[in-house]
Amino acid sequence: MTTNLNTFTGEYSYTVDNKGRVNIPAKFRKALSADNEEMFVITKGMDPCIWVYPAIIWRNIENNLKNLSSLSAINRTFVRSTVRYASSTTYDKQGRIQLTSNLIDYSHLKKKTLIIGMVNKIEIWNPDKLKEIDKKNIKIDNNAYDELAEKIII
Amino acid sequence: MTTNLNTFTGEYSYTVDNKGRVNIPAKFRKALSADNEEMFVITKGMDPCIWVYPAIIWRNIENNLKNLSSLSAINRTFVRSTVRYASSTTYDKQGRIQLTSNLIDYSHLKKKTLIIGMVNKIEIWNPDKLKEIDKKNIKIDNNAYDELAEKIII
DNA sequence: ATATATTGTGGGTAGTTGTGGGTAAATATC
DNA sequence: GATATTTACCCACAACTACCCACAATATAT
Repeated sequence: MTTNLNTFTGEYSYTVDNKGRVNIPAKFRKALSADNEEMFVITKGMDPCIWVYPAIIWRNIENNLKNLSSLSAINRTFVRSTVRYASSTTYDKQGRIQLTSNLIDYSHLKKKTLIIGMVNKIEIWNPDKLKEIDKKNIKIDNNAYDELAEKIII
Repeated sequence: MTTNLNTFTGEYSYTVDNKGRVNIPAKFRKALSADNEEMFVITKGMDPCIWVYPAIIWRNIENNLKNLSSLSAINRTFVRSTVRYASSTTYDKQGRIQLTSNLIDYSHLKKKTLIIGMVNKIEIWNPDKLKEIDKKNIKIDNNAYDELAEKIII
């Protein structure tokens, strides 16, 4: 069975242990292509969660950032905020990655976590925080949603 | 005569066993094109049921989602809500797929299930739940049907 | 009508996976 | 330079899952 490489879907519940380690779901590890050499890049998400990229996908993002001219203040801010909290980590023999306290604080992680496949990246959430956000998003602009749904037939 | 590949019609009754496995009707397995490698993707339906896609159909959805920039909050919400409950599974030697407890809860599946071909995907229902929904839908707005009639010739 | 193949349902077992903690090396602090 | 703190790597074990086999019921072929 060949799953789509570097593509992640589904939702999994795990715990952050007292050392700040969290498991990468076995399915996600299997979906990771070999040229990543078991390495992820973790960084701040745009929502209050942690984003986890396969290393080679992240490299691609870096290359795109290189092409943004530093003449523009917005570009500089964007590059800075994107790269600033990024760090790469390989998962250990048990399949866990080590989070940084910076990111744990930012995403309000306690013991329980929800790990969500977001196609080309992974999100790590505090389940309660996600519920909050979900509630807000129910009131999201329906027109915008419908527009998207028309582009992508599910 | 060969049936239309990756196209499913008809209604079948099966049971979910105590491990959460359910049979894919033999006819559906035969309709699945070889490049799926016996793999389906299961996810939350928009009704209280489980949607089952042939893997390659789902992969197409994934590829479309990959092109949505995460800079937009709406995009992030849309991607998350679409893939969050999706997971891929191959059917076992006996032709069964393993459901997740998440999806079993969501669709209120007990022992009995109704499996319905929905052309390009498959639905798994709790028969009682479907009856409820059907009752409500009898009162469907006839105008809505008329609108459809303009799009589809049956 | 009988034999054969296919299909649906149940359960056992070995291997995998998730979680905790221990120890030694590396780094930081005093 | 000695001590404290963090980090990296290792092992242990319970819980879960994938895979295998069994068998009854149904469908198909002879």
